[in-house]
Amino acid sequence: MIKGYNPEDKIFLAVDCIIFGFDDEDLKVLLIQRDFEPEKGNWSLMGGFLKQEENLDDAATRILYRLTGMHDIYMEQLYAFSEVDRDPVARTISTAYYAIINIEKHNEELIENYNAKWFSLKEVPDLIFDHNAMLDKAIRRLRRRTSINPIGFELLPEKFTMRQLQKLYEAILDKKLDKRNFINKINSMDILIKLEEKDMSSSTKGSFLHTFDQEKYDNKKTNNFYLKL
Amino acid sequence: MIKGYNPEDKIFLAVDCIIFGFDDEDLKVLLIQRDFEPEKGNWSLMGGFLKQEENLDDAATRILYRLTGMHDIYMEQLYAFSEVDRDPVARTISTAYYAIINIEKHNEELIENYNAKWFSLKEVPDLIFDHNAMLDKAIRRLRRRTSINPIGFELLPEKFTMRQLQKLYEAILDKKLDKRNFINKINSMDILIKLEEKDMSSSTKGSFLHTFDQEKYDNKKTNNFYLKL
DNA sequence: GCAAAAGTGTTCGCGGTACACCCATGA
DNA sequence: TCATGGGTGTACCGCGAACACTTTTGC
Repeated sequence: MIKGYNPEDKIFLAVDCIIFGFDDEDLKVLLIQRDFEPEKGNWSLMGGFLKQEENLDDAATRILYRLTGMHDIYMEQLYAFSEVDRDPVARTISTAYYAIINIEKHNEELIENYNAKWFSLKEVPDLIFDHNAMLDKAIRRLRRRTSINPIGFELLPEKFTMRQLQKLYEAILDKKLDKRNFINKINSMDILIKLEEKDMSSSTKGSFLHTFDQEKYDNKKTNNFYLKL
Repeated sequence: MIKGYNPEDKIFLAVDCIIFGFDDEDLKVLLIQRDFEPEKGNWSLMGGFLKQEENLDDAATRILYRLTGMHDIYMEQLYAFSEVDRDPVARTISTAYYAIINIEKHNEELIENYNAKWFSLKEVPDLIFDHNAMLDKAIRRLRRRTSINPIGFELLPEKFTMRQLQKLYEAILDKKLDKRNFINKINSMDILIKLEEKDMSSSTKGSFLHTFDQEKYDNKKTNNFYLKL
């Protein structure tokens, strides 16, 4: 035995992912229907076990890819859940990650394979184990995070209207925002480019599309700012 | 084998604690000198392995007690560090916790047993493994947290002067604050009780001692506020 | 011509910040 | 009497919040 290293009994190491998406109306979370016992048929976060040769970020990336078919997903470690009896089958510690994706870009086929479904935050069912607690914590973190980093944008398509952006923030923060104040604040962040192009689907008048100034955006993503909404 | 549960090779689970204290001048961190290989004699955070019958919070509490002799320490899970080769001896995932304690209350004897020592944040040596990264993350978290919850007070003795409190916040935030503005903001939080008593040690005139209104304090601790300093 | 969404500026109040002088006391 | 730290109030500015009307165009 190595001095100082006293292995305890087996503890399993899992990673569970809270995957957020946005559909122009609601903030949604992607859940899968568990296809094995215990709790077979019940809703759950997408998860998996940590492999010997990967770190937790790697595992989360792998799990996200398996369900969405997407790479380069914005993702952040949330918290390690470790109650002794959180998983009735075996002692398992799960490190939760939350991810935010552009809902249009995921792979529909994979989602069907996993019996996965998008749920509005207000309609999330009872989940297995402590997954509801994970989700709650993820929502709170996401809210705080969007006030410091412009990560909310990851949820939108490449070109989007100001109204879409506003609805997104309203969905994340779960409150109504004033149209004029919102636009002023976003503009003061100076990371958007207004395009000539209009989106005509939402109204007769049409609404200008915007996109990111990638360079300025990357800057803000590292050098925090404060966006009070 | 249980369906869905594929045990991987052994991965050790550790908890490391970043312990902050304050000595009226500097914010300090408690480090121990490692007494076994590898890295014997080098400085390290206090840590230990997770036991089968406890969760991570329990383990952190136990580890904190072992070094300080203190119960009821303010403590928060920070992050799970999981790089495959972070510990050269064996694959180990360490969940870091940070704790803040009243530096006067810890048990000197225990600290000597562990060859532990308080280091000012500016004089922290190279630590083993990824412990410097853990410390950095803890400092950043502590800074953010003190803007939202009045946890900074945990670092002070029961009775303290406004100047002590100000110096504490200056140490945490690593910047000078204006005396009058600071007092106004703290008073607007409405959680302190000004005592009749004065502390005569710091000046000829003496300076009024304060203490917490425990009830109001507990309130604020749960219902976040924002303290802009 | 009307319905439906887009776009656009101004005013008000509060909170943050900057700033300087007198006080009490022990040495 | 002087040196040291303690205690106190005000004025300005900028940011956040509230708020309403005009424009465009398809039906």
